[in-house]
Amino acid sequence: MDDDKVFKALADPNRRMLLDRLCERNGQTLGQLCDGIDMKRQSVTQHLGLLEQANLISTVRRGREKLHYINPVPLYEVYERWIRKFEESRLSLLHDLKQELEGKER
Amino acid sequence: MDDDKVFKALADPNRRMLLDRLCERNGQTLGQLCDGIDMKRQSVTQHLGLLEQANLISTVRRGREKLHYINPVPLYEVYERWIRKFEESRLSLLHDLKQELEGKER
DNA sequence: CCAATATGCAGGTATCTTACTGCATGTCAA
DNA sequence: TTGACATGCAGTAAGATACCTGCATATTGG
Repeated sequence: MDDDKVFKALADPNRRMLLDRLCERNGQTLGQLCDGIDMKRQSVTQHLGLLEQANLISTVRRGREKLHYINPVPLYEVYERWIRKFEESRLSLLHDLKQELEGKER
Repeated sequence: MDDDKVFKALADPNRRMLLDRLCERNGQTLGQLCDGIDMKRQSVTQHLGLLEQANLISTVRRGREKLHYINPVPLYEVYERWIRKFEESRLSLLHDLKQELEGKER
């Protein structure tokens, strides 16, 4: 997995919105994803392209349509690599901070 | 929490590296964080500033030094809001995709 | 106090990002 | 086949980002 592409893909609110909409209803076409959005189709295409490069979505051609599906695997890997790591050390980190501050007072 | 700031802060590899180093040893000064990095101190300051705005780190002044501590809370909120959501629907998403493809064949 | 150290702030520039317009290609249905 | 529809691709301008240099400020130890 390319960490960087995943994080960069998630860094844009429009792209997160697209993921949200796909989570509501999976397998939407480009046209459907453009509905009710204040953005040109071509821009949406660009965003979807970045999401696909980050492997956050997969696409399937069906005739002249292109269906978009979420792929949650990279998100899980981000969780494993980043979130869980810091989560586990939460208590000890706060403990460090407390010690440091107390050390200063003495 | 400001979703956007957190994601944007995590979108840069240098900032993720800084978080990593703080995870190794919490409470480092700016100078320590600059050690062994091919980047000017002022650039590191900028990155740390973004991380602090995203509430991913907290700082404490101690005399002329500034100590940096990780704050894992926003990461956990990102997990709650983003990762878990997609993780839960993983199986059903693949199921949708399968059905869609089968539907096409008929 | 003074020199060394640690950090802050201003600004400049090259690059990346985002959204756009315009046109091209491919597919369906009558 | 042809017109309508769905998407692809190229080029561009405005804005954001990342890194730098140069100088200013604040703290410590002797």
